[in-house]
Amino acid sequence: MIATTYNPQESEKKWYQYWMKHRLFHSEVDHSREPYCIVIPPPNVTGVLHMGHMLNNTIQDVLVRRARLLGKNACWVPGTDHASIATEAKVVAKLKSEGIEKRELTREEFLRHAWEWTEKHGGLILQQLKKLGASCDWDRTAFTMDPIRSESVIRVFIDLYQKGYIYKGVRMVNWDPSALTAISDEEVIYREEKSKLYYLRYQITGTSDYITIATTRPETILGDTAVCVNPADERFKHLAGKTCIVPLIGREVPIIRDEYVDMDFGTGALKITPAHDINDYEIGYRHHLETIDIFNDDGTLSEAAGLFTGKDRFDVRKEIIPELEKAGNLVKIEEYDNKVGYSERTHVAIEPKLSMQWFMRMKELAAPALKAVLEDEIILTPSKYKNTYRYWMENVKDWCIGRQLWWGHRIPAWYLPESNDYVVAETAEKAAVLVKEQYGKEIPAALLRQEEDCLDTWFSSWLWPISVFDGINRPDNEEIRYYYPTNDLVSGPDILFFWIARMIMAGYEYRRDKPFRNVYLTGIVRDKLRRKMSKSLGNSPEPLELIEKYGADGVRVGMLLCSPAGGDLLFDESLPEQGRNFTTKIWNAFRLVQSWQVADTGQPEHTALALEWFEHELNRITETLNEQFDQYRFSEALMTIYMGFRDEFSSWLLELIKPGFGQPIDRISYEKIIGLFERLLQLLHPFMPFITEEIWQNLKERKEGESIMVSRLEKPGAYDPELLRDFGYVKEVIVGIRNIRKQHNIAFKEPLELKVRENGRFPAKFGSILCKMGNIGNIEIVREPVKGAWSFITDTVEYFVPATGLIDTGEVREKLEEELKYTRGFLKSVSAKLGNERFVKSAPEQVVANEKKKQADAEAKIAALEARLAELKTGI
RNA sequence: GGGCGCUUAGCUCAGCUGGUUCAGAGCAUCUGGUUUACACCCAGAGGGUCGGGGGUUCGAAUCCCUCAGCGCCCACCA
Repeated sequence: MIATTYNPQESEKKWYQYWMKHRLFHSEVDHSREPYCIVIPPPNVTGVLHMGHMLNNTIQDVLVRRARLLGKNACWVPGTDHASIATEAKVVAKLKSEGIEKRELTREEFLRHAWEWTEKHGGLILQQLKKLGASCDWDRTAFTMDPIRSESVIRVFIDLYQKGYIYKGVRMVNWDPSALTAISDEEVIYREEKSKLYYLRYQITGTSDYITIATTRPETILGDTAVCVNPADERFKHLAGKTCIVPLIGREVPIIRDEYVDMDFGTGALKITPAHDINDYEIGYRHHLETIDIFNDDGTLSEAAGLFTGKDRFDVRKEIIPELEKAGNLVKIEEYDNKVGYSERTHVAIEPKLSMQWFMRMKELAAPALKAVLEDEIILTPSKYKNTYRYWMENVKDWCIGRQLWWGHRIPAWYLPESNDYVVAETAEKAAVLVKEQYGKEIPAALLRQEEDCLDTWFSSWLWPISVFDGINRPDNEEIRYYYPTNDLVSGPDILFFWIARMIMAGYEYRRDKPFRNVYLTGIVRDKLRRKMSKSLGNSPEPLELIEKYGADGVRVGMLLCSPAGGDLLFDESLPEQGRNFTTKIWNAFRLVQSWQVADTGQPEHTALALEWFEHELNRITETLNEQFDQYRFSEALMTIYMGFRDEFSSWLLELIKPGFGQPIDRISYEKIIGLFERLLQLLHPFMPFITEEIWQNLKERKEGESIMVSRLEKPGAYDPELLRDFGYVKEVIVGIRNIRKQHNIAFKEPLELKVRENGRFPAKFGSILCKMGNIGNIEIVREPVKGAWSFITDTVEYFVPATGLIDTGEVREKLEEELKYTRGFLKSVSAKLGNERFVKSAPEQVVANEKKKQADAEAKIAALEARLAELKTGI
């Protein structure tokens, strides 16, 4: 006996194993079939699944499974990212908890710990994806730091260096004082904050005069090397060429003039700290100012600060104020909102810092990548991102690719002993050869020092669509030629610049072609209050617990039900619950069909008709679904099949053909219904892989190794709109009958007589359907109104049910009058339109013809209604 | 400060290049219901002056302007 409710846990385990056993996710080059490929946005190797991943990967799986059903050679490549800074931070923290400081370790020792950590926690997220039903080709699992990907990264670095794109230079960079590394501009997140604006006065040298400046960072005065005013500012004309004294440390600094200074802000005077602010740095550069770096790498004050050495920058900010006040330099403090940059990874405030870093020139690489998107060679969905992308690409800045980290790809640059001269090469040996060529020096490989810095994580992920097929190291291999360019990329918009834009650049640089045709950018998963889901807020459900509770199919449906194209997804548990309910619904439909006895009896008329109707209906549904998929409207596509299954298939078709009590169903209908059910399951499968497989396997005899996953989804046939419309009309009549039953408390069990006052609009063809669904014993066509009957009108056709109780003509009349009023209004507006010469003249012919038809219809309807009302008045 | 987008039923959203009285769907709500698949269900119902104002047009949820509110991205104003 089949269980009353579907058991997702058991089914999911069973079928996932089955798919794996028969290698149904696996794809190989096969020129007889069209490839369909998605590369996964590689999650952090030590990460755990969160709701964002759930959404993202559900969408990818839907796409891949659909492509598979359409007969394409579908390949979804999974993998993980080493996540340089994030993983290193985790390892450092873990070591710290064991009493080990990173700086006590050698690079090799630290990397051993990091690999250990990676092997222990790594790939867990991929296991979690399996629970979701992800049909990745696991044989292809890649890692950004495995040998192939590492080799690719080094090769690309060297290549770009040789092409002149990569250079080393001293620049103001974003320094993360917690991770102790530079980070790229994209990794800085600015947040609006309530802070304070401190007004400080600097004594003019040799006078008792002062110049007052305003700053949000009073601790940086220790690094001041000038005060700057606008040259046009009359207020400071008299100070030209003078110097002033930096409070507390007593340094004498010049008062300089630069157009940069905004006369209207603060006091119009700006203190200049070239080492700790990008603008100050530029001003300092123009005016040849001294640069005093008052911070250590970890954000504490350095020897150079002169005061507070060793104390944290934020402590100093607090402590310096009383000092300044005591010294008489504090003028006032104002409340002030400003933006502070934070490290995306470690969440500490970024310190602008001058340092020697590796950069990559982006302008040339960006050009073809920009063009591809502007010319729709690559389509971004939603398209609003096209603008964002364009703006970023047109203003792209050089990429700081070096990181002062150990966990990552070590930059293959080799320094000559005791020198800043270097060469770039894969190995020390090759480097030694280059050293000889370039510097004319014979230096043993062992004496060359490799660069300590490693590369930004994104420097490996930007190659992902190529490197997963080893297309960097072996550009001519069959796989890259077959699978590249990939088809769809599904990702969050937060990494549009980090990753997507750069992949496009790498694609054109290394394959002369786009990495993917379509980019679908998902929304962000939020809670009902629109707050981003996060651990710290505690508002994020545990994905695996959701799967446990509602089943993977239920959760997948829940994720997609409310994710409008690219919009944010407001998640709450009622969604997977709705998904779970839907699985139960499907399950029960299966149970019903399964319970039928089959016999070689004749096919009842209404059954044949119903099946014919549904076939057309299903074709219509399929067509709609295809259109929605083409536009990446997953929510709507799911809704289409959801309603198709629940309303049309379950509530109408199954109810219609359901054999009576203890009766068998005829074989022809049964087989037909099984076929239709199968088609529905195929359409549902991308969304709900497990339950559809479970039922598909049990619907018919299947051979070992067969699967709905690789069954062929046939192209839908045409449908007859007239047939669908007529059937829709019949449904309305049935609703009318149901209403009569409800109003008069007549149980469905009691058969009714129906009389139709035919006026040429009644689709008599469907009489048997009416009888079945309305439990109508007999339909009689009449010409005159029926006395002593309840009645209703559906599109001018009047229906009568002989009354078994009181007839409330008042109510009937009320309804008729209401309809009459509405129709008259309708006619009025239509006639007004047609009476308007300008309308008739300027509207398209089609529209006018349409209006005329509406007018005629309305007139006919009004006549019918009026006639009927007149009859009622005379008591008929 | 610049750019982009949004505002339609209690909630989340569809409504494409103006044209059925066009105002829609799902969820939620309400009312019925032990019909032999399903209460994780079935059958019905109510609910919106399409953010405000102005304009273009024969005709505007749809196009234009403006105001208000919200969101996102970018930007070095201390």
